[in-house]
Amino acid sequence: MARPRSEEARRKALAAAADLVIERGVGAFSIEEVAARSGVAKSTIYRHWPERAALIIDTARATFEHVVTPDTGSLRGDLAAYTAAMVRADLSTGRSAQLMPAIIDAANRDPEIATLVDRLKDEREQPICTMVARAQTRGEIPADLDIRVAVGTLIGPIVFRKLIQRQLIDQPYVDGCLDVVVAGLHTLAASAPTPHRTA
Amino acid sequence: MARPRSEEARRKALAAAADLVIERGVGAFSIEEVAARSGVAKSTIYRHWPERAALIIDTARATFEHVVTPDTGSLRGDLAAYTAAMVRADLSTGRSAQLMPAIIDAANRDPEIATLVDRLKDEREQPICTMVARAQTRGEIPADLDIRVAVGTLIGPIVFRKLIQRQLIDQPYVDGCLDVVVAGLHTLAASAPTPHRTA
Amino acid sequence: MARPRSEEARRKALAAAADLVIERGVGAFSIEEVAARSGVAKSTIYRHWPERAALIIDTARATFEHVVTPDTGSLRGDLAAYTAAMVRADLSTGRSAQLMPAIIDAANRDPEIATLVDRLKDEREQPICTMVARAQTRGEIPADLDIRVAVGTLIGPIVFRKLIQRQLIDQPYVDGCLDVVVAGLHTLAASAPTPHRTA
Amino acid sequence: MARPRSEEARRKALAAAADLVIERGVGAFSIEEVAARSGVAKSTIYRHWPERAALIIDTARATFEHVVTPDTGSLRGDLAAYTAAMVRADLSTGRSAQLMPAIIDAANRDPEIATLVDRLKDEREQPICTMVARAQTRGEIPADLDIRVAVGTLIGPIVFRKLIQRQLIDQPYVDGCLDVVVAGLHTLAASAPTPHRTA
DNA sequence: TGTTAAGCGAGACGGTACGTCGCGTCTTAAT
DNA sequence: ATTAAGACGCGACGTACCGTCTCGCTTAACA
Repeated sequence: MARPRSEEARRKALAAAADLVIERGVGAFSIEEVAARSGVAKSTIYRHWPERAALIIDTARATFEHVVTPDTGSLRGDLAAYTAAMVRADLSTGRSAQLMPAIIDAANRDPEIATLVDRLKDEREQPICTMVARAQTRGEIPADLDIRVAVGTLIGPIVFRKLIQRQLIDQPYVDGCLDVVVAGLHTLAASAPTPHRTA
Repeated sequence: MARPRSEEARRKALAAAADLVIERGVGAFSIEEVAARSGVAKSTIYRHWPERAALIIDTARATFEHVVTPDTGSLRGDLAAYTAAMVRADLSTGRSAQLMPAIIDAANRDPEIATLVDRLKDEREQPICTMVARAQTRGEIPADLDIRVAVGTLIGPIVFRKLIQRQLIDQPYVDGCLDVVVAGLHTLAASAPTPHRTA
Repeated sequence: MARPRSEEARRKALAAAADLVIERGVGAFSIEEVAARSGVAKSTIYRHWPERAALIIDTARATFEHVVTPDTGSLRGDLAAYTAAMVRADLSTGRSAQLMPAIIDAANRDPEIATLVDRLKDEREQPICTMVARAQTRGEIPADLDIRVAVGTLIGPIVFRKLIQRQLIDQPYVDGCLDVVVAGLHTLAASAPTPHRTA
Repeated sequence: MARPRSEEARRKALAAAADLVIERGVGAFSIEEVAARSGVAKSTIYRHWPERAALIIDTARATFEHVVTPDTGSLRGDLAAYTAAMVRADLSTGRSAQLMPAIIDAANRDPEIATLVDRLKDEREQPICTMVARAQTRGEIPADLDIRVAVGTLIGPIVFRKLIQRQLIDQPYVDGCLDVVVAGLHTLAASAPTPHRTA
């Protein structure tokens, strides 16, 4: 019955928030500044996002919007395509690399934010699960492989380097990690044959 | 001619800072609260640490104090001992898992802090480098292996799970990751023999 | 085609406003709260009263609705009846005593409100003027008495005690003040005979 | 042991507060504006005064600083001098006339402020009490006169005209009121002789 | 073995941002 | 056309910490 929330206000605030993060870092991120830049009143921002952290999260979410799930026929090929896209679209921009620590920090002390962060995490990891499942169907990797291990060994090294070590991610690094992990998975698959292969 | 800085003040402030993080999380961490709890005056804290982030870093540093560099004769054994100690002493307590994002966030916008964080990082990764070097000497893994890849694939999955995914680290997960990575490294070493082995 | 302004909305809003003032004081008075309590939409309230202060005034006006103009044959008698009614119906409830300062404060900075307040004031003082005029006709008090002085000395002490001193008004106080002022007026009438008396 | 509160900050804030009230009225009075004008930080203002109203009160208090207690030998003379000073120093400036309603409004809803206001009131009324006592000693007015009645009839008409009616106070009005009230008091003293006079 | 400069606790200071509240205006759907 | 509902821009509220700066007091190294 009342006026609907202004989509324009939301859009303008998010855009200003993203700009602000890029220009001056998460540390300089403040609702007041977002309000000043966007022309959206502070109270309106608080109507849309209950607190600072929620706006940061929504700002970050856009980063993961275009995650792909390639299907090249081989795990190595899928991963190469996936990581290439990830590096290109996401980590290499430096945006999520700056946003994520702040977000995780916020999640560590606010369960509600933690929920949102978990959702964000699932969105990002879903492609890996799909690729791993396909590889398992093809018998490339052990059918009983713990999916957590798959995700951890495949994404872990890359995310670790970017977010924790705060280093650039170059192609040799990514290739080297994939070489190691894919070789390991293949070796395990051969030595502990899956039902599919033993058939 | 002047009185030396009170080591007791430093100790009390650090202890109160650690307690505060454990009890109420990084979010509740503030110089004012540390001063109130420790009985050390705010001005004294600022005399010892130039700013908030520096105290957080020093609080975190204690966490990595007891990192070990085991020497069991095999890469797998070394890693098992190392990760066990890491899990036990550090990540499993939840302390560094909360501190690190805050620290990294600070480092992302303050180069001086970044320097401190890099030092922290090196301290933690040094054992891995040592273990990898020994394994290379033994011919267990490729001699030309990029050390960054070694560190990334070995620590990455664990740190990723703890800090980014904010999940508990259990032994099956650690074992699974080590299985994959060590198998990969061994396979690569076999298929692309090192100079040492081919000799 | 148009619906007339809802008299019910007006009534409900006024009632809620009065309740709110009585229960929680003028300080807690807000349009938002009146809207919430009355079920009348905020926009509707603004259609009936152009601003906060106007609603406060209307809320106060009800207080003076039943002011009487007694005619007992003597000034002392008239005043006794008048003040008794005033004390009973108005000041003793504590309502106007709380509303008036807020209203006057509003009037001090908004001329439009000042106009409304002046009207309110005139309504209240009219009976005094009537009673004084009758007393002058009877020769009880000086014919050339400044009406402002009459009003001031007669109402002033009572209003002063209630609004400025924020004290209860008891009968001895009222009687004492009337004794002094009426005695003074009679004395002046005797010593400086009015045209009426000298005739 | 700590640094003492800055008297300069207090002084500058009070001065800015007074200026603000005079220029734009109590309605436009805000801590933020006082901070901006005075150059004293908002947080410092809140260190000195717990809330808006407290600063308003202190701003008003200055108004009554120079209240006199004349001793001319007659009640009429004392009152003339006293009211002249009051009119000159206080009400005529328009400052307290604007401040008082706001203060009283604040007192109506905050007991702590009410206490401060009561103190303010006592300070202002003390001279009246002294003058009345002297007049009683001289036998000018009834020895058993209720002091509340004395204060009410003497100040009430003036304060009423200024604060409630929001009118200018001119000399004829003051004189007229004093004529009435002093005449009344003398008459009562004559008709109900004090012990002193009967001696 | 005083002296004295620094360390210390306490906390005031100028700031910035927080998240809340109320204002008065406005848009929307329903009646 | 009026209403209920509530979003909007605006601006002040009072709070929490930041990092800096006096204050007196205490204390260890030097003279």
